[in-house]
Amino acid sequence: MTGPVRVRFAPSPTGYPHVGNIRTAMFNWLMARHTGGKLVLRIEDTDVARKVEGAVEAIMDGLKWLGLDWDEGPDVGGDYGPYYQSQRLELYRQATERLVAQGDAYYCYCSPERLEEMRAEQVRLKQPPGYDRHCRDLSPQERAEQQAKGITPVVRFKVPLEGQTTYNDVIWGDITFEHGTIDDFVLLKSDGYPTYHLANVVDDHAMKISHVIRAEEWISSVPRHLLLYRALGLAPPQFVHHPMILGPDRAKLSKRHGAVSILEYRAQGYLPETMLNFLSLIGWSLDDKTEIMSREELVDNFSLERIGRTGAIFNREKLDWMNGVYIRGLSTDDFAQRALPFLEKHLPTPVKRPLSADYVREIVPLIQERARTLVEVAGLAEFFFLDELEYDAGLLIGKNMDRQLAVRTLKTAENGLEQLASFDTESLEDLLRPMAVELGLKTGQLFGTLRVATTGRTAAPPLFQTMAVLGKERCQRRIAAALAMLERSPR
RNA sequence: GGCGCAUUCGUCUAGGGGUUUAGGACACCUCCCUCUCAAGGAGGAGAUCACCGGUUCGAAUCCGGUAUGCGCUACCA
Repeated sequence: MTGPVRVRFAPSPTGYPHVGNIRTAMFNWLMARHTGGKLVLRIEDTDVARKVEGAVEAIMDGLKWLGLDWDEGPDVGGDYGPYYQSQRLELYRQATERLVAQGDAYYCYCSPERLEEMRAEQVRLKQPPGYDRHCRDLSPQERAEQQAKGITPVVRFKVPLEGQTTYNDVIWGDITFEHGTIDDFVLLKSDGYPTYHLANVVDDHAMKISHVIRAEEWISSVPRHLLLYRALGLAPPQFVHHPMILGPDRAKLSKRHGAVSILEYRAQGYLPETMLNFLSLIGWSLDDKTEIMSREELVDNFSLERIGRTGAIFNREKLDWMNGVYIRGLSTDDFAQRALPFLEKHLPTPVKRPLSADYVREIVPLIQERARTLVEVAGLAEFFFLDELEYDAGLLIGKNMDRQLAVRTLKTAENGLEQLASFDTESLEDLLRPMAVELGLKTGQLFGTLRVATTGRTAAPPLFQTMAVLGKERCQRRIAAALAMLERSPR
């Protein structure tokens, strides 16, 4: 059992909130809540060029949607702010100066062009690419000469040429890297901003982070960070790397695999409780059978030890299934309320807005157990709202029936319905079941024809309930329309 | 190319030396329920535990190698 942790989610505001990143946030959040610790949100906006307007808001939006709250961050403040790295430049500058003064870092005047050529050459010679340490041992004069040219240098870390660094990953165990395979990476860019490596180390320490929980793709930067911690005389946090989310081709999940933003899933009608549950099961499991877990159960049972080591493909079909489970678990009111905006948005344009909340509440129980996403609700419920139904008249003629029989069936129903005093489910059943016998039809034949006439489709919610919601007048109108269609259609 | 890591049903996973004829879930198939669809219930099919060798009385489980895959290899994070 781990004591209260201080963990952080440190996204870079360069785009939409990717489900992979949100899952990382979720693991951090779970860990914070499980141990009674703190989650800090830190914005790693050190890449001026790639910064995207509105990205921070989108990320927060995604987090809030899933109910992943943070204890410290740009909007809520905290004792270790500011929480935008762009506002902490002085800290990085100081650390850099110290490293240079100690001889652990140096100014590098190499132009981007030179670096590019060098890399191309290395690739051509099939050598491991990496900085060739051209500026590592410049004399004071040489430095002065470069400086005189007006070149703004970057600062690089002086990686030891020999030795190795081993660390113990909570999930992967001991991992060892030879220093010889690590090049002199950049600490401070020429624009005065730090690189991810420097900023990460400085901030994780300054913010007293106890566990760094992030995706597997960062494993190879751990030795660099460890070297930095050591040079700065700081104690490193625990490192926890979780496996990544993969696309169907087993490559890192990306845009070309389809929806990757958590906000897209919201727009597609997935419930936040589904997403939280589903994401938690990618790379983590409670036991051999538990799958549906509430936020509380997740918090109570979460543990780093049960995070796996293999990347997992994002399985949309299973997501759909799980969302269906959650949708069916909602109260009618809750479901109606959640479905309403999706109906407003996705119902065909001829349908008048705003929708009647009362009518929607009547409809919704009939589709709740048939919908797997909130978007699907619109398609499933469409016929409840349309004035004109469009379908192939042939569908009115059921199995072992002919046109004439279909006409007779509809006319009989028309008359029967006319006589009906109260148009509720029970009355409809009492009228229609005997009617099938009377017509010499199987119930399926009668109901099928009526279903097509009243809904325009062969698959719909149960007939009597559907008709009751539709109402007498609308049903009659539709049956009359069906009759007209049959008459009109070519024999 | 270098470094690091991984490999159990199509997919997500449980299992970490004998309790396993390898368990569960999604998807798939059959049947039941039934006015259609959905939901639900009962079954079924699906994994030589990547491969090869070793350790052991015994290996999916431990060790080594091979293969394959993935990640990293920027003045991006």
